[in-house]
Amino acid sequence: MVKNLDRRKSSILHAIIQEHIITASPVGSRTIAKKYDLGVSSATIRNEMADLEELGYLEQPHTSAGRIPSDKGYRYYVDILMNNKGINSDKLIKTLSEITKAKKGIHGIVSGITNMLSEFTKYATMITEPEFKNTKLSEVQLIKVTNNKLLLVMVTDNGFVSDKMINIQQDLDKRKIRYINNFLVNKITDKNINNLDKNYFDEIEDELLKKINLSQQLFNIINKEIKEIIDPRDVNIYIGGTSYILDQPEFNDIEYLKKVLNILDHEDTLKKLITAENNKEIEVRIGHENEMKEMQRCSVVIANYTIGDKAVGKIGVLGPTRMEYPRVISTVNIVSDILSKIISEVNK
Amino acid sequence: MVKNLDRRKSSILHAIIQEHIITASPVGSRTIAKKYDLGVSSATIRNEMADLEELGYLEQPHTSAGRIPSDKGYRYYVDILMNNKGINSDKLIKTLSEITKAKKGIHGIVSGITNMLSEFTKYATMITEPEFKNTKLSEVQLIKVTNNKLLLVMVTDNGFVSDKMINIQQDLDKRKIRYINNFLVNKITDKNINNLDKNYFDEIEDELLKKINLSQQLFNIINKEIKEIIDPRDVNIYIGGTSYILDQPEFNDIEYLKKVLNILDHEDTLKKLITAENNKEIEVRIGHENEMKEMQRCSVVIANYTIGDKAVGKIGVLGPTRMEYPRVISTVNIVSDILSKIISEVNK
DNA sequence: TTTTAGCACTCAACTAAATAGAGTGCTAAT
DNA sequence: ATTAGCACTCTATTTAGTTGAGTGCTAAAA
Repeated sequence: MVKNLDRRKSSILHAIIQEHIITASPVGSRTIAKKYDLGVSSATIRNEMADLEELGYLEQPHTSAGRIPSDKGYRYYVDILMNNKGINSDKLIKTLSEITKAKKGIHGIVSGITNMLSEFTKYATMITEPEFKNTKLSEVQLIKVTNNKLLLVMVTDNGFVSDKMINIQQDLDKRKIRYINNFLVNKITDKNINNLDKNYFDEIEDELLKKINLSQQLFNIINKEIKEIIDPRDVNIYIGGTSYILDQPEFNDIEYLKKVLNILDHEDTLKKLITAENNKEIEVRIGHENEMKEMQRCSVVIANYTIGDKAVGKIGVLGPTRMEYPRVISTVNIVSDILSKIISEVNK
Repeated sequence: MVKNLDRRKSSILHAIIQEHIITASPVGSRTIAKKYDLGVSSATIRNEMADLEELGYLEQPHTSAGRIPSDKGYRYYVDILMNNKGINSDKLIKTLSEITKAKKGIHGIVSGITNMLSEFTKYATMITEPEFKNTKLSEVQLIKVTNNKLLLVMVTDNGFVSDKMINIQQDLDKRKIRYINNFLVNKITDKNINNLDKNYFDEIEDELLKKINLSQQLFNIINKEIKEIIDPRDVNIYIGGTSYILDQPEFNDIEYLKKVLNILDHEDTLKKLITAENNKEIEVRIGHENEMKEMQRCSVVIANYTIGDKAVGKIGVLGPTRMEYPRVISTVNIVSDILSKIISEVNK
């Protein structure tokens, strides 16, 4: 799809992008000639820059300014040019393990890592709470809270807990509750959650309704709540480092800044922002590649983190299109790896 | 402490503050004379304004500008001048009850109300998750997760759930766990949480250690986790409406905006910001009354919400000192009342 | 054919000066 | 005690002028 540029054009584009990422200003031919030892004069570079502009890799804010990379230019940089040699990960790994030790429970871990990621990248970051695909339920407990409330607690084999309060109309005595509880334990623990699909629930339902005098309505509620835990519609999302956005000169425009912050303020738009394919390890969305038009001057780096082979959550970093891609991408890679390990192994 | 101003000075100060809250600009004598029917000429108002400045209620950005209220001026306004007739609360109450119905669990309710409060006030808002003072534990369940992990689930009589994963070195069989569980149920449920103090735990400890062969270390861990649930060191805090901050012209200064957002970005500073006395129903902190110097161009309205007579959480609204105090205060009052009811009565 | 030196041209950004206008403070009359 | 009137102050806005980074083109050199 993307036609490769010849060697010299590549070098020049590379130099311009690197320079622009540092200075945040349009880059001129003389700067490149002086700072980057390409063995050609500024005039030659000038001609090449005109070509690169015509090909769509560069843009010119106005006639007498230097060039800035276009989204296409950044895309070429990310796909082909940049050297992805990564960062020194020692400190990152150390900090991560400290967080894991200090925090208990999924909330603390995920929000701690979100903040840490933003401190390392100096951009705004977001991480969704994991869904528990590819785990097994190791415990199910139905606790009577009051006459019309049951608490359903489910523990996954990787050590996380989910609970739901269930409103019931029908009063159930403790014995019956214990019976249902045991029934559920038999049916749904120690099985991969992915296999607990609709068909399986239908089977359970039939059996349970036959065996005890449990109203259809009650079963539906319990059923629904279990499914909700296993496959939540509404996943929490954590965000950190919002104020780093203001360090970037492209957000000095208050009106624009407001649009961006407004998106970060609302869970629904935020989730839409870091929607990504589950099967890709890492996804970089540059400028107009973002669906939301308010985000089209931003880039987002999104990674999945996993349990086994299933993506269970997303890690995202948001910055201007002039983002330090190599640093961000390798940081996100490391964090998603480690987070995958943490949530997979909490219990092992 | 605050000496009362005479009637005319009061009216003029009142008019200036109201005008300034609307326009966000320095207010001149002629504007007041024209817009507010005080029955005196601009020259008289001018003289009074000079007096009010000398008394510290007004400030002049520069010689040829109008006046703006000082923190002292706002304080006088909040304590004495403003009419606290409140807002039309119908819509607010309706929205609140919708949130309560739609959301289950404390996270959803508190974060939903935080967002709603910011939408109503158009300022940034924050609400802490409730601590469970003045409730009783209605259920305690110790669930074996693995050989070295127990899950402790506690349900309060107002229907909220807290859980902690406990790492244990000693392997416990199910019977022993059930024994400890029953023991705990007997000892700590159905008692007001406030009475479960250190002495009481010492008693329990003695008894439990005597009766079963439970290592001191294990008891300490369980003990600690129970205390942590009852009196958490680390309370979650929710924040909403950050982007509304940008609507206020006083935050057009990017450097200042960054300082403020930075405070909102970090849980520790955020909590410090809405620290307030537990016994006051509502607290308004104007400008320099805020401890953090980055906040001294802001005002914060803080209310406690309660279970019974105990403050269990805080509601805060953050805006510029030029905040619409009457509207914010009455909104916060209503929300804290309702939130108190919601968390007290979830289960009744 | 490719590269480069040289130069006229462009245009945003900055600077300085001029102008407008909102508002004050004081004085003298009411 | 109040107010009309006016000189004075100071910011904000406008306008004109200047600077300088950077381009694109041309013609010579490699």
